[in-house]
Amino acid sequence: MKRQKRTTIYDIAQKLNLAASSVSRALSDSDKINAETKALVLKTAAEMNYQQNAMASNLRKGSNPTIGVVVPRINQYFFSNIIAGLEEVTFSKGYNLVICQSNELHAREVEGVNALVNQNVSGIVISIAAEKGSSDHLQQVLDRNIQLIQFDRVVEELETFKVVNDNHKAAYEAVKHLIEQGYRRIALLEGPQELHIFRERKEGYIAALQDHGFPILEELMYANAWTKELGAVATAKLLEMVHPPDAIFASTSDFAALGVLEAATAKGMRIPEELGICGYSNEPFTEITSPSITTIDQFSVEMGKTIGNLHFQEIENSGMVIKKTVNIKPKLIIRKSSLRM
Amino acid sequence: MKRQKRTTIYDIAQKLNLAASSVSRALSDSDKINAETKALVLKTAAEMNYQQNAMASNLRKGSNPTIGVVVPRINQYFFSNIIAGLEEVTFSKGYNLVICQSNELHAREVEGVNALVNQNVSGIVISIAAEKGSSDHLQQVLDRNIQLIQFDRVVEELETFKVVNDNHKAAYEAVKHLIEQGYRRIALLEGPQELHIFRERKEGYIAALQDHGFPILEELMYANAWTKELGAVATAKLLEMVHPPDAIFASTSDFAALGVLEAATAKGMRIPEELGICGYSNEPFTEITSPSITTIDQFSVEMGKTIGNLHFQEIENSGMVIKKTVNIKPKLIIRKSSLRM
DNA sequence: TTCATAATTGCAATCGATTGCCTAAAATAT
DNA sequence: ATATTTTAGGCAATCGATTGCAATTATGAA
Repeated sequence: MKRQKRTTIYDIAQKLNLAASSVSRALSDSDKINAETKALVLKTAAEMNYQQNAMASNLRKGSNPTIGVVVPRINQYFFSNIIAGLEEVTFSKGYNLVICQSNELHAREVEGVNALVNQNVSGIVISIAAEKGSSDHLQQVLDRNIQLIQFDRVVEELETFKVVNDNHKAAYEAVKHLIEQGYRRIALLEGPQELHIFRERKEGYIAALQDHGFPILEELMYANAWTKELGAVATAKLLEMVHPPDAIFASTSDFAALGVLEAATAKGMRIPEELGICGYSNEPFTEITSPSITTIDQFSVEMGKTIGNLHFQEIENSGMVIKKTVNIKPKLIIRKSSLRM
Repeated sequence: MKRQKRTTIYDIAQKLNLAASSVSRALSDSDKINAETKALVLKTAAEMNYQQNAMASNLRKGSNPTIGVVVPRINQYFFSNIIAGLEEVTFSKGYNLVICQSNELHAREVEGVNALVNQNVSGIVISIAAEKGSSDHLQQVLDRNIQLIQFDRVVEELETFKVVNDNHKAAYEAVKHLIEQGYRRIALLEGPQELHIFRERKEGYIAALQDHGFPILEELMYANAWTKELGAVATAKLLEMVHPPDAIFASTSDFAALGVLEAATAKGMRIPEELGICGYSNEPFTEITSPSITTIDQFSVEMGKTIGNLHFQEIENSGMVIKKTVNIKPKLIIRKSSLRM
């Protein structure tokens, strides 16, 4: 089974007794070519089943209409939605998407970024791995003048576009809501503080408590409860306290909130009467637990689209746009797990 | 802000007073080069911050270490898991993944496939859109001798690798299980019969009923209940019958099963006592509904890995492997929604 | 009819890496 | 010391499309 040769512009040129350059012009719809010739070339190309060799074209043009994406995990709801939204935009512009997952490992992130640089992609979109390391690989992207857009988890020092959620505000709103529902001892499940998103959420939590005249209690802040299992463990511990919390804000994820829900239910607690719960991310399942879980929607698909639009704006204005941080306002989705009034 | 030039092998060659070919040989670890020279080149390349231009290399070599993926929706649990599994394999082989989503539209599928062909990818992995059309675009992939692997939703006539779930068996097992649990009137929510996966599931359902001496009743088969909403509507209709079903197998998806669950619960029915429910896909949420939903796990991540391995096997054996269909055995996950004994 | 101008088309270099072929030098054998 | 084989490295063509410049033809104005 031998690979049959692809039709090239030379094949077409030969057949029509033209120069390859004319064929190229016809195919790229240049105005330096006669309309009839153009039509003829187009017709012949179709007949000969011509498909452009993108690699040759990109090499010559020195550009590659492709955007590279590096995310911790492709199959996480939030990230796959970002990608879906981004793809929507890139597709409409005739761009391709190349995807890498870092699996939260810094080394893999570096490898992925380098592979993208090798391909001379027109832009790289990244949400950094939880395992942090040097940012040299990203600095190199900038040095090469490849458009870099960070989202969600970003390296703040790097001067790039950043598309993030207003984590502080979201957390603030969530806690405010819990307070308004009459909860008085609100615990926080916090994520790894190396990631600024978790720091911001914690700050929002603290700010909301302060603004409403509540004390900030270390004992109510539980570190690193990221998964469902850890959420359950945290809940068990918290509920054993002498003065247990009457609400838990799982700022890490909805999975943690689910762990809270399960652990508390297992202990026979009534939700939301005895314990209020709020998660983060608006995972699809939060709607269908019983009770349904109050959470924060991050508009992930829209975020993906925003990222795409930023990229093309930047290209079209050849880098004259001011690198700014786009703060997407998340929305508190109030459901039964925190609604007792 | 001008794009600074990348270092090329010519720059390195010049600096070291070598020929570009020698630099190339050194970088590609050829054995036609002296060990010392090789080391020197490598060192200099690193110093000069050299990154290979993948487009030039691919053009010359006539190959592109990239696999293209076309799926209906990137952000569907099943597909994002397939991609995650596939990425695992391709990454380890130094291959890239280019991703397109068809949004279930045939036209977009065609566009995506063509874009991949243009890029001369080494393989295309596809699950076809629900909106069916001609398979010319896929035939063309084969004509160009690009490796094509279909999965889940496949065009059966095309002779390619196919990685599918044994839908027949899965449906059979599910219905058998329902029968063993004492359900006597088992309804089926079926998907669009143009897609063979849904035909197979229906056949499995029928076979199981027949094998256990149950009648096949048209009235218990409800067409096109694919989403949660349609699942709810179907349930409402089915439960209004004079002889309503005592179990519903939502062969379309877990979302439909969820619709069933919600509609039945709203009607005050007790599950699983009065109505048994079984879904399809093992979406994460099925575990946490109340009651949890019996469903079928498709081992999506493993499927992705299988696809990747098939691709590389094929390449390594230069197409001498027999194009076969790999049937992944799905697993029935029995949960509370169907367990009444 | 003639010259200027515009419209087409061709020529050839180019993008950066790879590779077959060739030569010079070094290593080994006779 | 001479012949033979290895080894290392250079030369130049090549992958396929694009593009600046030159050449040719067509068009129009004078």
